[in-house]
Amino acid sequence: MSPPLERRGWLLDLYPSPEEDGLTFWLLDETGPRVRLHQPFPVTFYASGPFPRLRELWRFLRTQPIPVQLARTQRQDLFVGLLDVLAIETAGPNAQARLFHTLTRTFPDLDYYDADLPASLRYTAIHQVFLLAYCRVHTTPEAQITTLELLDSPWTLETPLPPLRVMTLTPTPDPRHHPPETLLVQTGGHLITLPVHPPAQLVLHLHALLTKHDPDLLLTDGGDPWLFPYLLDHCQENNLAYFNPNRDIRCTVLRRKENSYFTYGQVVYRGAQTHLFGRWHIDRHNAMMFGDYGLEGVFEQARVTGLSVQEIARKSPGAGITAMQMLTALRKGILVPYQKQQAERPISARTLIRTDRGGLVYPPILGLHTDVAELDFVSMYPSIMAHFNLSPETVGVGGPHTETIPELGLPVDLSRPGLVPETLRPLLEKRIALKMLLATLSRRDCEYASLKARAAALKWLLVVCFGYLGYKNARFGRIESHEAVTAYGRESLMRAKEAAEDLDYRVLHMYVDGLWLAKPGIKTIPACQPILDEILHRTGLPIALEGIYKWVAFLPSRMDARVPVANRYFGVFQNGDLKTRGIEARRHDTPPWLGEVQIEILHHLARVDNLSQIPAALPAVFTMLQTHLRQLTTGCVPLEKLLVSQTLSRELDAYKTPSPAARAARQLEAHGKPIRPGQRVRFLYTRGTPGVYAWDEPGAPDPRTVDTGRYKELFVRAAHTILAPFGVEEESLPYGKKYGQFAHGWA
DNA sequence: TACAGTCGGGG
DNA sequence: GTGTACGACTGTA
Repeated sequence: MSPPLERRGWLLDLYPSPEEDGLTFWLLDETGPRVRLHQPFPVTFYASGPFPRLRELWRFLRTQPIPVQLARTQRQDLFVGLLDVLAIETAGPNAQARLFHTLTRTFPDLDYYDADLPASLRYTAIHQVFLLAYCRVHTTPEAQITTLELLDSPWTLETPLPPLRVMTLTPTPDPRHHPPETLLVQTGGHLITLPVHPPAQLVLHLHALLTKHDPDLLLTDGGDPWLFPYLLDHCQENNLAYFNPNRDIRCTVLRRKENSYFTYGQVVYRGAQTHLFGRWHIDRHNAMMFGDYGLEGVFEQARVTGLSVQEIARKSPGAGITAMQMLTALRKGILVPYQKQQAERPISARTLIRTDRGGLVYPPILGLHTDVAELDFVSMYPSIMAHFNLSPETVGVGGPHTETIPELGLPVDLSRPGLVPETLRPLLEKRIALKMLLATLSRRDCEYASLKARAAALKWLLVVCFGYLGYKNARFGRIESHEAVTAYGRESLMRAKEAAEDLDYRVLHMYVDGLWLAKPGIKTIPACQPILDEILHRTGLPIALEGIYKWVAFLPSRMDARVPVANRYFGVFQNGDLKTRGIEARRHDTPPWLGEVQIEILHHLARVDNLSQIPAALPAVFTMLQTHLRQLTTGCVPLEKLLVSQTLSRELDAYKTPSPAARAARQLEAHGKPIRPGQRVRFLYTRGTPGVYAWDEPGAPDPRTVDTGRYKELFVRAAHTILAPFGVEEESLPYGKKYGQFAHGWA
């Protein structure tokens, strides 16, 4: 009997075939089987440069063993228009990659286009079919795809996900801190505990489990840096060829090395990676931003970006939005440059100083306020790019239909849609639609968490897009378009402020895309509608009510109590939700004990209906604080709750003065556990020298060495941050000279 | 007091 | 696929 020639299901994986040069596909057939399919996939890339050099390239390519089809043609460059190029077509993605590698060495002076694109991206651009898409496929009896028809869209809100078989692999103890002893395997309702030693046994067991259960997804904790290196190195050293965790056993596992890199002003550590073929491996520890939006968010990003699941799970959203821009370019027939070559046009130093500013900040009016509404522009910068057609190729370009950018005085070409706005528009629309859908649901609805994760995943793609617009090494970036966005941002915020003042609001604070507006008696959502409508009318940008505060406190600088600091505040919304920014509880290096105390104080103060009830609430706060302090001095606070956790920003030898974190890292290094830049180090403050105790050192610390004096100081400081706006002096806090007293008449 | 090192921000 | 922000704040010398 011949196999069915038509199937329906979800596209799980897509990569260059290891043997014949084409693409391999894995389809999760809706009737159950996971099938491997293939399709020839010729790949074309382009070279441009001086005519004599292109001739030499032509002659060179004729001598190469890799067969190519060559053609002189013209293609559209985003910035310079039509370009004479040499089109080089190869039989498949493998040949293209090898040939391009040779050319970058032999003809490094030429410009290359469409030359380094992931196979999944090329396929999505041409055939619209994306990873995780539901589709119908027709094949030959040899499993070659004849047609692959999309029955899905990345922009629909309802996305039935494939019924994945997941195998979870959890080592204990945590491999980040200790060598694991056992591996907990969860699969198909089974729970199996495997000893990690000896490795030969573990390999044997896992091989059997993979064969029996055939999972689509291996979800690990530490699979990238620990489990797979442990298994694969053992197999390599002992020539155990039978173990292959791929579903496609023609392939060998793809391993990438660890690295530390700089992004968003800080060093990030990324461990080694292990990618599989035909099934996915996702390491929950190593997946970038995984904690923020989870698996659902990763799937959402795979569906819209054209990148594969394993890639997007480990990459930043920046890589995702870049991929989306490349998709747009490919579909519009615009060349995707291999290396960014667009030079920044010189602008005068004066213009630079005037325009090289970011968002507008209006310092807050210090202290406690009631009847305050917070309004935020929705995805402000991406909305601006879409609304004003700001794109690297439209900013600074004249034409029949232009608009002048505020502050910069540059024109924007409005006669054709820009590449970046075109990429962003469906993303913005989908995110807003998801948010509207979310607003109709309660948190307990079963789709709520999933929709929320997907909205967050889209949000991150939008957030990072702005950064890439001005990044000089980005493929589609140009600094003027970046400046145009912030200029429109400031202009829009100023218009919003004027609208608020015209409607008799008092502007308490403005921060880039948010406004805090006070008006006596403003208590309900409908009461805020006129100001929202007016701002939308005056700016053209969507703005939403973040919430109405019961009360909100803007905090002063610690250096000088008269000086307000932007974005350091806390408050409670009418529904009881807290919002905090800049205080200790928000910082990742604050010991959990201190953060929890701050939040507990806030919960006490959040219960009141109006400020006059605060004095009555304070005695309970003082009692609570005293209880916590007693727990500290009697050693009842678990040591984990006192841990400071800081990120190392450099190699240990590069420290001029050894910070507490660096001293803790030294201790770990001395025990053979070096910390790489970008990794976190956790430690306790202890008495005497060196003043810190690095967590994860062998053995347990002596609780008596904990520097309780230091923690007491930090405790009082954290409590005072919250209580100061309510008129409580530091001296009135437990063990202060005026303990229990507090000033009246502050309300 | 100077300066070196770390953090936040978006939800 | 990687913004070497920028300003507040803390700890050390």
